[in-house]
Amino acid sequence: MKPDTSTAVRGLELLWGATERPSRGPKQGLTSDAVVRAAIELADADGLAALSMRKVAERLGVGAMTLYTYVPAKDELVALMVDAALGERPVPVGEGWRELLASVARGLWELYLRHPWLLAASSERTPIGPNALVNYERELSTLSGTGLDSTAMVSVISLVAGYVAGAARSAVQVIEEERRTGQTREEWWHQTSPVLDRLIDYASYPTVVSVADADSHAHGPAENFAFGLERVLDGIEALIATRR
Amino acid sequence: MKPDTSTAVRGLELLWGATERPSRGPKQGLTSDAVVRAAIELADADGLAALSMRKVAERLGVGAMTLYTYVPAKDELVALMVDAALGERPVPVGEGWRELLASVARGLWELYLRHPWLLAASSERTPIGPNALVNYERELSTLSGTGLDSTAMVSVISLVAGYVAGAARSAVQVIEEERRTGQTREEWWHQTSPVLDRLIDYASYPTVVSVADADSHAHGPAENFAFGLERVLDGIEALIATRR
DNA sequence: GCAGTGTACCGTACGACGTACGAAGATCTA
DNA sequence: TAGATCTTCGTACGTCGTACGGTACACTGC
Repeated sequence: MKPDTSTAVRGLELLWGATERPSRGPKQGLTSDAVVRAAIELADADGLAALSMRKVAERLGVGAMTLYTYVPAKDELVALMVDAALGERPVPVGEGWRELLASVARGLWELYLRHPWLLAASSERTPIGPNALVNYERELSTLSGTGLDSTAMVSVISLVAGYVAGAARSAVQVIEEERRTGQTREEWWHQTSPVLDRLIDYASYPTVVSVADADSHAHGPAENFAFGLERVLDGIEALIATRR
Repeated sequence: MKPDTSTAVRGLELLWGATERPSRGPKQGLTSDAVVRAAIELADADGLAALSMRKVAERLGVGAMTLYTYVPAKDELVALMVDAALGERPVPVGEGWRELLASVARGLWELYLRHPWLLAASSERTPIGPNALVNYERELSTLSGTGLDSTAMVSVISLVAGYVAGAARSAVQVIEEERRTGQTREEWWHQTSPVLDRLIDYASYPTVVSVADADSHAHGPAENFAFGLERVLDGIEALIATRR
């Protein structure tokens, strides 16, 4: 039941760069970084579910079991991938908490769009690595001087991060579905609507129908994200106003 | 590359209750509903990742391949599970859009806590079933009379749903980690902090450390959820105020 | 300089997974 | 009643993560 703790410890040491090259044995032909990079490229191309140790090995031109001399297990590889991707986040820029927090949110949103597999990986509890921690430091620092106490600061950052992940999920689901099926949303609808027309009594859902009829004016993913972010920031602003 | 469309169509027909008992052949020993219920019980107990057709079959006392006479494939089984679980959501109650929307959010939050596997399943694009559609109708209806146009209504519901899912994910991650490792968070920290102390220079993260030192006052998951929901609702309220 | 030790590489094999396929038996229809 | 249809499920296949151990490489300490 309990995972092997030596695997977890070794994973943490890898994350934090605390491993050293062995002094004996054959020279290594790869590095952990190279393994992580290859895995990220594969996940970017095919998603996390399609990532396998055999595929990473093939991409690097080695045998699958070779990878285990660089990372202790697949879970640890994913944790390393997550932290490596988080290293791509820009430093937040702007004047005042609102602009800074918006910058945080946009950086995270863009990261998710670049690496959609992060959303699947983030569903698992991964150990915190150096990039994740420096990001967290930057995020919390956007709220310095707002009058919020520690608990509220943590909760606000959690709210924003949760919101961004949710919005990114919605956006990514559409993209992934199209990739998986090879059909655009319009093609899917064209194929499926006759079936749904047969199955669903649309008269039972008047508000849904009314909204769907207006769907030609719908926001794209980026607009949806921006809309929701403004709402979230408005809500936080109302909170901060009560603390000053 | 393209999934088998007959599987998808059959899945939709199952979702919407449009399948009929065959008139020939042996009497069925099970029903699709029974298969879905068994799968939900297993997912509730062990999570979605641990759900397999073999385990469902074992639970029902049949061979694994028997299940395929009831559901076309595992993906379709998961879609049926999702819609069945969504059938547990209560009708929103309250006076005015804010109370109604808060009720929507709480119902969804409680559902995720009862069936944490929903979060993993919701990451995949599942076809929409009758319970999902009636829920969507109810959600949209909470915003009737607010002056929001269709696009804004859709975006607001998406915001709230995305927020709830994000908050639930955070809460569930802690629970799942404890179940997976058999360790409470305190036990994990007790075991791991010596390793982290060795690896991490905490002085580089002053805001994180300051916040972590105050962590004894931290919110639990339910308080975190309620806090964030108020912020989200405040933000929506600011929006609605501009439309009236 | 060499024996002993530690490590890289990786083939093989195992258990687990989803599900294609087809044999055997049950039940209905014309 | 023969033929068609359907249920059940064993077998097998390809894929997955990784345990295990054999072979070769490279360092350490005597």
